[in-house]
Amino acid sequence: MLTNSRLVHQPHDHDRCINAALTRAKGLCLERNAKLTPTREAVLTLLWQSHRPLGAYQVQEQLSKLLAKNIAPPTVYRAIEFLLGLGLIHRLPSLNAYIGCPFPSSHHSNLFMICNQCGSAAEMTDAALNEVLQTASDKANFVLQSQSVELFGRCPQCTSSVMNEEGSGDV
Amino acid sequence: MLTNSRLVHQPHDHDRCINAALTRAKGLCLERNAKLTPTREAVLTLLWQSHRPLGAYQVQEQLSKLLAKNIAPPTVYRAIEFLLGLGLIHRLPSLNAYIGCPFPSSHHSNLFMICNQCGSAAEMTDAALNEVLQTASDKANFVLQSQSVELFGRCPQCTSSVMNEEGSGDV
DNA sequence: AAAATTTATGTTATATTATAACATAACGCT
DNA sequence: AGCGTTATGTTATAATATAACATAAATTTT
Repeated sequence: MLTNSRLVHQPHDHDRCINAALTRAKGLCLERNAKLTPTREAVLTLLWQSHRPLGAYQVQEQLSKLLAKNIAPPTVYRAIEFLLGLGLIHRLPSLNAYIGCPFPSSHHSNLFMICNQCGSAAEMTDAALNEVLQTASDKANFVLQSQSVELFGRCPQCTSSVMNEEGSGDV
Repeated sequence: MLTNSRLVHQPHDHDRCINAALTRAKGLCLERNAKLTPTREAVLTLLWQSHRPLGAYQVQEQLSKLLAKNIAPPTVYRAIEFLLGLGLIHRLPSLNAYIGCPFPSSHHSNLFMICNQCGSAAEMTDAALNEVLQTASDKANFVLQSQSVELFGRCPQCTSSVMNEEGSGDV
């Protein structure tokens, strides 16, 4: 079982997350003979600014600021497409948002735990989950090719703050 | 384990599906003291026309035809919202589409098997899946509130036709 | 190194999905 | 019948995503 949930749900040196992600990305690109252009690298970095998924237009806004010029949507979506293709980021369909993948190239099928309060999203791979899904598919004679598993609820941090503040509303 | 996968993936008397869905809907509305107005009933029926999810604008188009007058998006989205609220339909986030629920009021957390070729979507509940997801959440101290599980692949029907035609492409 | 080819980005326009805000109509109650 | 509530109509627009074509940058070929 692979997960970044400890990191996501606890204070930590986030620069290390970002640096590690960039290092992995560079390695993977080298390996696959893909080019991590400045635009693509910038988008990846933006998607790693926090453990919260970002919408394409949030990326656009921040990218425009970063590069000090107006970036149009296609540029953002192209970078996203490239990064998705390499497995460096994921799309969270229920949020229309994108987030950096903490273990690309691990050839995993993943699960996200998305906090309804703070918006953080932790990724996890789980062999038991894959088994269950495979079994269910088999039962129905369904040839499983890919999957999207999103869990919604409260992350540990928000759960403890709710205990104190009581009754604070979800996003 | 509750599922409609047999029905979805095999020829069947679909009118029975539609009628059953309407009957269930009426019963549920009675029970909950909710009103299944003509518009709402029409939208539900449209979402039951096949075992394929429909986008809101597909519904709009068909509803406009059905009622022989132009229906604006808000009307459709309101009906959808109402039906979602009662659990009579589901939203498939990765498709931005909606589909009738074969077992509303069963208080289930569901899984969809979506065929990449024909677009059909079968629903299934699976206690083992829920356990695994609960366990994973617990491990991360994540308070699970809801979930979205979408599987993509080939339905049995499309799998057998592929065997014959060979190499036909996915949607 | 110049030409040719491929790959990436820029630019403009538009498609698709969804909601806000306010107006009108239908319903349910007393 | 009058009143409040609920549902629908209407117009406009927000938010997400892609098509189509132009330019530029990098890579390969000659």
